[in-house]
Amino acid sequence: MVEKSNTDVVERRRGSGVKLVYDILRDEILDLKLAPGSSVDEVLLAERFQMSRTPIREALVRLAGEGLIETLPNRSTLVSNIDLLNLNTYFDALVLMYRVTTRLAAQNHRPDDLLAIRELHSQYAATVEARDLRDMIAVNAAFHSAIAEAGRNPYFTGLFRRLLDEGRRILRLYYNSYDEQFPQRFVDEHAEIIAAIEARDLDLADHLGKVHGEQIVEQVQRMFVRNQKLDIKL
Amino acid sequence: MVEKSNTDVVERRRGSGVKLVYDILRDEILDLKLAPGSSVDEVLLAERFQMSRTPIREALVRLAGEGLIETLPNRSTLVSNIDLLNLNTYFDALVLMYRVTTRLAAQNHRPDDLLAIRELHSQYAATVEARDLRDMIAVNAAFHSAIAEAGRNPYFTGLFRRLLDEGRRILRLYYNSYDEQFPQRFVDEHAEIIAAIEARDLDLADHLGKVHGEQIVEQVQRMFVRNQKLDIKL
DNA sequence: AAAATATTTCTTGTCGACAAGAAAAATGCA
DNA sequence: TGCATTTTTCTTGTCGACAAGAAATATTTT
Repeated sequence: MVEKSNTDVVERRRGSGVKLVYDILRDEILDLKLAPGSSVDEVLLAERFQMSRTPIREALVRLAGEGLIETLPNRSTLVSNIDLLNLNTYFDALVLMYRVTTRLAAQNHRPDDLLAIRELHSQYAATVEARDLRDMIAVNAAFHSAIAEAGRNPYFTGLFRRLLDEGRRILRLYYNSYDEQFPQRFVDEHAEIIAAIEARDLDLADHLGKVHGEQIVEQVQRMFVRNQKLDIKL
Repeated sequence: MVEKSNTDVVERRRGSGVKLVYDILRDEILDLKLAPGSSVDEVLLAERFQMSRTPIREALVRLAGEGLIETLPNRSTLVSNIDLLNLNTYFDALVLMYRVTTRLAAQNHRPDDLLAIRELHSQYAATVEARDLRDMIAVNAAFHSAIAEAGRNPYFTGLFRRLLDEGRRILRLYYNSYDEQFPQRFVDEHAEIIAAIEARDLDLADHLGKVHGEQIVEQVQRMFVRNQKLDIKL
């Protein structure tokens, strides 16, 4: 499982425990530190985080609400599996949300938003430079999440966040083979998107969002097929 | 508050309590039986449902996850307010989801789906006939939810469900004055939508979904303005 | 030895009690 | 009386313990 110091926190403020556990488990799930299908034991977590099962349970209920874990009644709770059979529905939703959020960002962004977006853009470039895959994926999600935020539609932002989260798992799953050309291309596309948003060119932003999304989809599909072939060989 | 027999259930199967409380509270919130902003007391609920606070709390955490209630740390939990200032973002999302789900239903539906949709369609017609406002709103949401289901994209279905839920509250809020022409028109539009889905005419389904959505939006906006004026007079 | 049955184990679900934090009420002080 | 301070009250947050359900193991029976 996960080898960690067994005392993540010692002294805590009332009410903060749930958020702590929720945040850590969520990250571990999305980074595949907790494998899909692996079991999540309340008692073990209670020991690890030095608290009773009650706040642990609350964190798990929230994670279940977002579909990151699944509860088998009276038996066990598992990290949700990645649904590879229905990737196409995932891609449909992802591309549409790329379009919509980028378009709305071009329409509704304010000066501060661009600052935050640019900051994450350069962070992303840095992770590409450092060839740090895990951070690259996480920061990329944060970058697009910031764009969605600038679009100021909480309904779209909420769905998009979930999709980006799931994307973190999918990308980690298939990104064993580090592809040289892929990340740098994305840095450039990100720059174009920022420019379109700043220029308040709705249609261009929409279009670039679409292209960017389809780019990623195609990339993942290629990796998917490649891995499929490897699986068959085994 | 709500006057109800204080013993909703007596003998229960382990694990079923949370779902029971969740379902009942959710319905009461969406039907405005629980007013936005009103407080939700864990102890009172525990007494009402004859169980300890633990399962009550779990139900509340889930409701909070869907934004139906809000928790003020260490103080109280309230039924979420309806955000009338940002109705336009709500409408944006709603119309887009009307389009997308109807289009996908035309593309992906199976025979059984049409059965379910038709059943809800006639149920809706019946509620219009009976002039039962509360049921009309709830069944209308169920009808469109079934269409989304037939589209087989859980990401879109999930968001659309939330939007339809929120719509139940908004409609109940403004639908004091029962408007004759409105519901019958919707029955007809529903029939057209079903036909487009069955014919697998994606573009027509998309278009009808859009028109239908905009129809509702316009209606609500009219009611909104009317009520605004009334408010000013008071 | 195989199948049916009983027992144990393991994990979740529920409970009642207590602690902490914040607001409301009461008290003291000018 | 008006304001600051203390006390009380009220609700949520956390805990440890126990019960229930299901799977795994052991036992019995044929």
